[in-house]
Amino acid sequence: MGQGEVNVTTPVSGEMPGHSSLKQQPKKWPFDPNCPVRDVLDRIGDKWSTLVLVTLANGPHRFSAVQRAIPDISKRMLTQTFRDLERDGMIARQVFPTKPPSVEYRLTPLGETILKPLAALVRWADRSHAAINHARLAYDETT
Amino acid sequence: MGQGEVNVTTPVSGEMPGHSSLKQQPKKWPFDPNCPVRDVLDRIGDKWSTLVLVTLANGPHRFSAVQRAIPDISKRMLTQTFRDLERDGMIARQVFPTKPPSVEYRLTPLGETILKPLAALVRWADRSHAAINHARLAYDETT
DNA sequence: CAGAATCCTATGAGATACTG
DNA sequence: CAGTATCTCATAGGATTCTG
Repeated sequence: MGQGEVNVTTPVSGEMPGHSSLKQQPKKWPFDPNCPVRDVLDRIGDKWSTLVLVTLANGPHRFSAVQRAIPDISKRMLTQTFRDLERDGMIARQVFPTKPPSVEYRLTPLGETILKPLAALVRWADRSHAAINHARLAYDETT
Repeated sequence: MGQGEVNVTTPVSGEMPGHSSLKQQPKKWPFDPNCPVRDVLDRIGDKWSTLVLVTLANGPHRFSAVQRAIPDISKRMLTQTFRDLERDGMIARQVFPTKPPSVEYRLTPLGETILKPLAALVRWADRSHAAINHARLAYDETT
């Protein structure tokens, strides 16, 4: 998830524009590698974005405040996560030109819209982690 | 996300068991690195798990069927994703001892429970990808 | 067909030091 | 304080080959 650029794993090999596929996908959706949903999902899937988003759900935070809230993130990763989220329009950055500079990050309206689906997933994780741990133990025993 | 083992980034440095913290978290939850929710979220965050889960939501699939549904996954990664999901109790594996062996994967009851929160997120991604792309273009221009 | 075994590279991400 | 710049290492993950 570097600086940007595309993400195409498969160069969309075949599919000349000419025989525009009369019966291409009979049933559901075999996932297109450059499907926009996958593109977006990959982002929430990274190690830190969701943590940052949930932190900012409690209101604007300064750089160091977020770092305190997520103790094991490095400055390097926090900076990059902020940039990626800002690029995606999920958070906004505001600089206060004080003596030691101070920067505040806050959710944008778009960013706020992800909180509900995200919270649903967090609740699921919270309800399920016991069952998952149990399954893991059982699995590891039989192996 | 190798074979297992722990994932502790920070060794939970301080916090001797003795002064059991009278005022430890004044407000919300500064994220504990080995919080179970994070552990679970990290898994759904990997590149392939969610795709596999959503594929199996349409019913049991064989190995090669899933591979056709997700064209750009390698056998290596598909095998590993299957194993991780099985270990977590999200999917079940059933072997049919036919001449060329055939293996079917299906969601467990636990695995089914993640579909709703997951679908909510997919719907969010679907509704938002246009706004996100727009934000990215705007961002890249001013940079 | 459904994997297991190897090999190899791209990159995610920590640690550290420097700067306006 | 809020970053940027390097260096470095671990590992996610692709390509290829082999097997029951």
